[in-house]
Parts: sequence; C-alpha cells; structure tokens
Amino acid sequence: MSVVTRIAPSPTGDPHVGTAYIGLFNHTLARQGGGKFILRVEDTDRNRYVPDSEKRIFQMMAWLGLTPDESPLQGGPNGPYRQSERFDLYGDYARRLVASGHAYYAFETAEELTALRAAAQAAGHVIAVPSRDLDPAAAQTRVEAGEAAVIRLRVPAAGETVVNDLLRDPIHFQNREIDDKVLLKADGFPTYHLANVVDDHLMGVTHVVRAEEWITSTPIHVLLYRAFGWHEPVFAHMPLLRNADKSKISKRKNPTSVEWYQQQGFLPEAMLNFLATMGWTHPDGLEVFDLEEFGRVFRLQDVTLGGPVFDQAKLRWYNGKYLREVLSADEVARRLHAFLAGQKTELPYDDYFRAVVRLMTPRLEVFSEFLEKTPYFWSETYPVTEKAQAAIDGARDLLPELAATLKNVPTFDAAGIKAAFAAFAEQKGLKLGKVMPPVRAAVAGTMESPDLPELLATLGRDRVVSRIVKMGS
RNA sequence: GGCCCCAUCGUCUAACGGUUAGGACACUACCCUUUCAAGGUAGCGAUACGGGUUCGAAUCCCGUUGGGGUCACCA
Repeated sequence: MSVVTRIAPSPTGDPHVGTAYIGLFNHTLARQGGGKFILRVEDTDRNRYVPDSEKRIFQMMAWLGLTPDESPLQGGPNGPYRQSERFDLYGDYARRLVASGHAYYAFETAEELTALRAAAQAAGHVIAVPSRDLDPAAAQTRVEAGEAAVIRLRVPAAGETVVNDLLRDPIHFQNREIDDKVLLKADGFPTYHLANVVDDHLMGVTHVVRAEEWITSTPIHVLLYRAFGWHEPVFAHMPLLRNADKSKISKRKNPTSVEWYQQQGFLPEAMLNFLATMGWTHPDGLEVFDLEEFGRVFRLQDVTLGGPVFDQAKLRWYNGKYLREVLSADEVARRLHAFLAGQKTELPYDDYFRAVVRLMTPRLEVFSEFLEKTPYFWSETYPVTEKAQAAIDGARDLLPELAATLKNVPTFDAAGIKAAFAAFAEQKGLKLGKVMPPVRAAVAGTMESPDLPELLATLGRDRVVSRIVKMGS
C-alpha cells in the first residue's frame, strides 16, 4: 500500500515554522513510499480566517521545496482541497452519524454550556450534555422546525479508547473522561474533528503525522473512524518545537514566521536541515545533509520524543555552513543578489559584486548581515570607527608614502600588493603590523575586514590610493 | 486541578543490558594571522531523584520530582 500523508494548516496568520517542520516529515515520508503528499486547507473557522494567509503558506512550502502533490493550488483527484469548499459534505456525514445513533442534536446555549462546564469541573468529571438524553425523534422535529442545534458525538459512557501511536506505547483513554465533542456547529460548518477525519478518509490518507498537541483529541478521531466504520490511519505524533524555556514555541518568545527567517536571509536548505535534526539524528552522525539524503535514511520510528528547543544559534551555524561549504561561490552570489533585490537594494551583479561576496562569505551567517558589514565597498562615505581613526592618526606620516607605494605597485593584485607591503616594511625597518593596520583603517573605516591584500585588490588601485591620501591628510 | 505525553552536557542528540557515556551548537583557551572571520587543536560540560530486576542498568519495572500538552460551536 502506498503512503499518503498530508498537512492541514489553518489560514489564520503567518506561515508557521511548525507547519514547515511537520510538512518536512510528511513530505519525506510520502516521497519514500512512492506515495502522495497532500496540502489541505482547514478554513472552517470564519472568525479566525485571514485572507492572504493561505497564499503565504503556499509560498513558504514552495520556498522550502516541500511541494505537495495535491493542494488547492494544483488541484488533484480528491479535491476540493479547501474545507470551506467541501461544506455540504460534512453536514451529510454528521447527519449520517445522528441516524446511526453515534451522534445527536444538541440545543444548549453558550451560557448553559458555561454553567454546565463549571459544575462539571467542580464535580471533577466531564461535562454531561442534557440533549444527549433527548428522544431522537423529538430532537429531529425541533431541528426541522428551525431550532438552532449542533451535532455532538455520542461518546460511549463506559470502556476505553486506545490510541495507537507509532512512536509510543498504546495510549489508553477512559471514555467517561472524553466529552461529547461538537462535530457540526450551529452555522453548519464542521469542527476540526469531523472535517479532519472525513477528509483524511476521503482523501485516502494512510499516515497522520502531526504535532503532539493533538494526542488528546486523537481518541475522538478514533471513535469517529469506528462510528463511520472506516479504517483508522497510522498515527504518529511528533514532539512540539519549544522556546528556550521549553514551552510550546510561540511568537512572543521566538520568531515563528518562516517569512521572518526568509527576510533575515536564511537559506531554505539550512532551515530544512536544521528542522530535520529536531527529534531526529542522521544515523551516521552527519550534521549537514540535504533533503534527498534525509529521505534516503529517515525512519519515522527513530524520532525522539523530548521536546526540542528551537535554537537560533544552531540554525545560524547551519546557514553559515551552507554558505561556505555547501553552495558554490557563484550560487551564494546569485542568491545574495536576489536577496538584496528583494530588500530593495539594487547592486550591479558584476565581477566586483562577486568578488566582495567571495571575501565576505566566511564572515557571514545570514544575508541580512551583508550590507552592514560592507559599507566601504559601496560608497566613499563609509563610517570610521574610533579604533580605525586611532590607527589612522597614529600613522599620519606613513600614509602618504604608503599611498605612493601602492600607486606604483606593478600589478595590483593580492600577491603584488602583499610583496609591496613586505618591501615597504623592510625598507622602513618596520613590522607589517605597523604598516598594514593604518591602511586597513583608511580604506575600510573599520579593523574588522577581509584579508588586506585581497581587500585592496578588490577595491582597485584608484579607490585605494585616493582613500589613503584623503584619510592621511 | 483532571487526563495525557515526555525526561542523557546550557541546547540538538548518540547509546538499542557490558563504552573512560560519543558527536554537533554554544562557551573558554591555544594555533594560524595584518584585523575580523573561517579553519585546526584542546578544554568545560549530562544519564533528575529513590527503590527494585540483573553478574552487570542511561538502557527494563515501580514510585517521586520536574517539564510539556490538553480540557471551545479554535484548529
């Protein structure tokens, strides 16, 4: 049997890193099994719906390269893939459950439920919904008369429901501790539980891989599969990504929008690699590996269950690693150029740009650091740090001579410049540490910059000489 | 609070009854060096606690503690 997985995000806000995380595992699992990976939009809550959210989720998945096989965008044989467009389906299925006695119409108002809940909590048991005991025919009549009602699942009063999770021992839930969840709201929309189960079944989903926060609602889903007489899928609940304090990852304590990481100049490859190590390790101890390699060796059973802290420092390390060891120099330049263009900074994509990028790559973790670290490459009005100014002031007498020397270097490349410095120092009886820093300070305005001969060669003779003359006078 | 899940360095994790408990990030030194990085070398640093089972326990069992999740006509 081939594997069918899915992610089912709700379009309620920013494209979440947790969606990317779960998406990565579902995508990979489907690819391994030669199966399908579905993206289904769960937009059944009209109050929380955010119009452009869905589009941004698609963009996030595309950026990461986790392309679904079926989705609202590309369609597929099991569409539509937006629950709002499957509206009629859910009412039919809910009523089917009412007819079979597995569900019932309930008429309690919000106020009544609040009171009921308070009483139930005080008594230490789950809420008992009075409508559960109504005569079905009478209830039917009230509904037909137009009275507002929801449809609730009739959870067995006794016994237990066992959830089989691929990653842990069977989980036993006492039925008396599960309340009669609403399946169909008064507005006719389904709740998550109903829509999710109906769609997973109709779409042929074989493996439900989702976050741990769903464990407690899984017995409800199991009960639904049984009530419908359907086969339940394999469940696997992934650990929750955490903040540094171990709580569930949240906007307040961590950037959770993948767009933020995109804007900071993180690479999708690095993000994916990092995410793959949350709860899983490469069997050979590899730290750096791509999606393909991940798919080659990943096994769901190897996922660890401790909640992994989302550590930005490690993500940044991964990003730097990809910049200097995985991507080619040309690729880094191309991507950085595209990144800058996206940030409304247009620089010519030429040899000069590529040379600067090559020099800066080992000094970069994310693209957003690039411009702030390289002002002197783009303008003659770069800032001069206090330290740099001191270096310049301490070598006023030397600077004009150095300018003259550099002006006459036969070939203005790194080797030629290096030789010129050596000759100059020798002739003056000075150490290189005396003659190079002032030049660096003058041409860059900062002591933190690339190898000096290469830096000078990249800037070019004219710029270098005029800067030294200007700063040294 | 009820129910449920989880528990190895600060962080991500390896170990699948027998290892000086390994690696990576971070941190600290040192090397390289004209600065900052990168790179190299080294160091720091963990089996939450208490009982069992066993010749032998990070690993199996029980309890405690701790952390987390969940208890909506949200997903």
